[in-house]
Amino acid sequence: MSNDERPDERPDERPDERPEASRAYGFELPMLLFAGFRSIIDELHAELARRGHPDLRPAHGFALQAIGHGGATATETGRRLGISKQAAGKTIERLEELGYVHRAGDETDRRRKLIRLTPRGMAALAMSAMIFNDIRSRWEGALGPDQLATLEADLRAMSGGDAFRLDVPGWFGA
Amino acid sequence: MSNDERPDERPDERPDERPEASRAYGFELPMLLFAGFRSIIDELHAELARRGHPDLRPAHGFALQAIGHGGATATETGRRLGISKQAAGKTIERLEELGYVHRAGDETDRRRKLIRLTPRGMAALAMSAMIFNDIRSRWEGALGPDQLATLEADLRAMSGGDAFRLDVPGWFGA
DNA sequence: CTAAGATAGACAATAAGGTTGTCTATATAG
DNA sequence: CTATATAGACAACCTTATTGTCTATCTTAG
Repeated sequence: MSNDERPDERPDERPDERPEASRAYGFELPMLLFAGFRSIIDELHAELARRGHPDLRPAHGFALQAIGHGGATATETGRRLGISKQAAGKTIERLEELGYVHRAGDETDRRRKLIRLTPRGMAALAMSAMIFNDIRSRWEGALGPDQLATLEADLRAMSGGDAFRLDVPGWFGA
Repeated sequence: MSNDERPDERPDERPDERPEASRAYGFELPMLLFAGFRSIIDELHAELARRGHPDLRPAHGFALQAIGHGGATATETGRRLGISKQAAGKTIERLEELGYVHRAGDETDRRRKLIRLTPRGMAALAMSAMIFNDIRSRWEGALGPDQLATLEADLRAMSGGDAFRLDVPGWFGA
């Protein structure tokens, strides 16, 4: 075999080996929030892969959102994502290779290069929106519409109306 | 000045520049979950920094949790974190430099090197648990005990009892 | 007991995604 | 017209992952 150990799909979580502090009470809340977030994003990308977008990674999704249907320059994209323009440039380069965006010069300001979504990019964004709605419907079915609305309202209250920040890439690496 | 542009504390979010798709309905749910998670982890680390642990990063916190009070080898730690043993080894090296863990040979199996928390490491873990409890209390005060319990129960239901997975590092990079 | 296989960890090369610093071209304000 | 600000290219570097390879040590089967 090539390597002697590759990380498993699921980490080792036998009860004996689970670290004790995991059972602390306050620690559960952030982990539950992250587990919910992750399960939704994982499901989104599994579904996107199934429907013709296997190369699209979560980071790419955020970048596409940041570019938006109106397009944006690398600098603007970086600002929206909370990363440097250079880092944004690299992500955009990758998205261009994958066929999700293309770059065109701006006639009115010849310094700028406007990034625009290709039809494939727009399709991926539209597909993502549909999948997100489907996932939310599943949650609605499981919890009930009122309960889910309450959950969202509670989270909205605790995050100070800041939920739409796209500066997720780089947050963990900060 | 050194560089012409460094990412701002807060990304640019003027209404005009906010991408349209951000307003899609289903997209809000994962963003709310992430916003909650992030706000808690950010607050934890701000507080840890204030109380003598300014070098401890979120990734380190997960690694300390994975090592636990019982200690672990690099391979076990990697398994728990869902990363390769080599990657775990590097994180452990960093934690050793920072004084949170130390390594000792295992007499009964001379291949193994057991990683153990130093007193400083245990203190950081205990302090984290207290801070998490404080943060949860604040949520409890804002939402009410029943409402928060319901929120947690809902998230527990939606994440299939898997909230205590520590394999958060590397998730976004996957 | 010994040979075969599995496991722990060290080391090296590579990749992705960030960072800062520097440079040029172009706009814009005084 | 000149000074200053901005957009983007390029380079060097850091962190945190990856895979592959190697050695030392345990474990198990014959």
